[in-house]
Amino acid sequence: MRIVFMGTPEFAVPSLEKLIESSHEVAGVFTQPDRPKGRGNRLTPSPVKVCAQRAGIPVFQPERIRRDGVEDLRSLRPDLCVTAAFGQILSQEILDIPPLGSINVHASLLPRHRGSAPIAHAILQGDRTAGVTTMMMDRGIDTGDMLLKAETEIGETECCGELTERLSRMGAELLMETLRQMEEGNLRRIPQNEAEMSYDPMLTKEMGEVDFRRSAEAVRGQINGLNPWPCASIPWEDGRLKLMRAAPAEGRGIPGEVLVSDPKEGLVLACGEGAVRVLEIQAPGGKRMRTEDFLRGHRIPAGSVL
RNA sequence: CGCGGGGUGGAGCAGUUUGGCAGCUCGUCGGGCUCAUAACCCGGAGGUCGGGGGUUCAAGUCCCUCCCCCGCAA
Repeated sequence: MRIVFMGTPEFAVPSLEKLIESSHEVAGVFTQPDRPKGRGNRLTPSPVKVCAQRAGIPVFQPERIRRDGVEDLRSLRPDLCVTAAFGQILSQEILDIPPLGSINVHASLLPRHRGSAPIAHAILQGDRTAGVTTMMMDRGIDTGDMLLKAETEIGETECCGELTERLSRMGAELLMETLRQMEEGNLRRIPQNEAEMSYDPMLTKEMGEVDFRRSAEAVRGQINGLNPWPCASIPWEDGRLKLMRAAPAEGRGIPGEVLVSDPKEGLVLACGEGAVRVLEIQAPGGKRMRTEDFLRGHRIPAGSVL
């Protein structure tokens, strides 16, 4: 098939790579425009752009594809469009261009976790499993008919970054299987059950503010689910202490109480219900490190309240 | 030239304000204690203080410059 790919971040790269390796023809790639990024505000191409250029595939970066990408897309004459975390909403006009429609690789077990941050929200909400779903795109946001799914367990200390990486590879495999079945003509479309759907908001920095009055389960989800961005954090000495990874722990105390703080025994903090063990931490100006290492150079007295 | 923090034995940090013997919590090596230990006691090794240049009797500390890391903002 002649395919146009649309995607932007790392998550989309494995899917694009699989398409490139496959017998399909990748006629073009749409991705977000280069954005100023990092220190010095350097203009940075998206991971998908880098991948496409390396493969010699034409790249299109309209500010809004609905407005100024339509003719480029039409001229590529795709049989099918494939999207993965593209970051722009497709209009009906665009969806009508490929005769076989548009397939999206979404990083959740739909209909749960629609929206742009499904993986983080799965961890945030304490889900035991996460997954990827391939679906036919329609006018709504992640509302189209589902095609295939793959599921995986969420580790109790797994962070969003790690899960994203795993799901991106699973998504690429699932995409290839979806295309295979599509060509064979035995792909079933499964409508989403609207009663079970959830739509999750984009992540913001405010979500990183830790409230130890919440349950240990919720705090742990917040710490792991918001890593690597925006990260859970608490005020600490002229800055913020980022809590990057957490595990369940025994113990109880007043919310925020330091139950254990020792270079050998680690750091355990009391929550509204239960406690969490903090495994990775980042001080202002410092690198991320194991909490045990952090405690060799910083004093957090046991019994104090954060 | 977007704003700011940082680089000190193997790890994590203090010391820089006010130049004057290289320090802390660990790790590591050797010995001791113990039924035993990530415990405790005794002793030791290990540092071009990110690189280069300058000021000074004397620089981790002050000045210039380069490199690298991190956060914010986008």
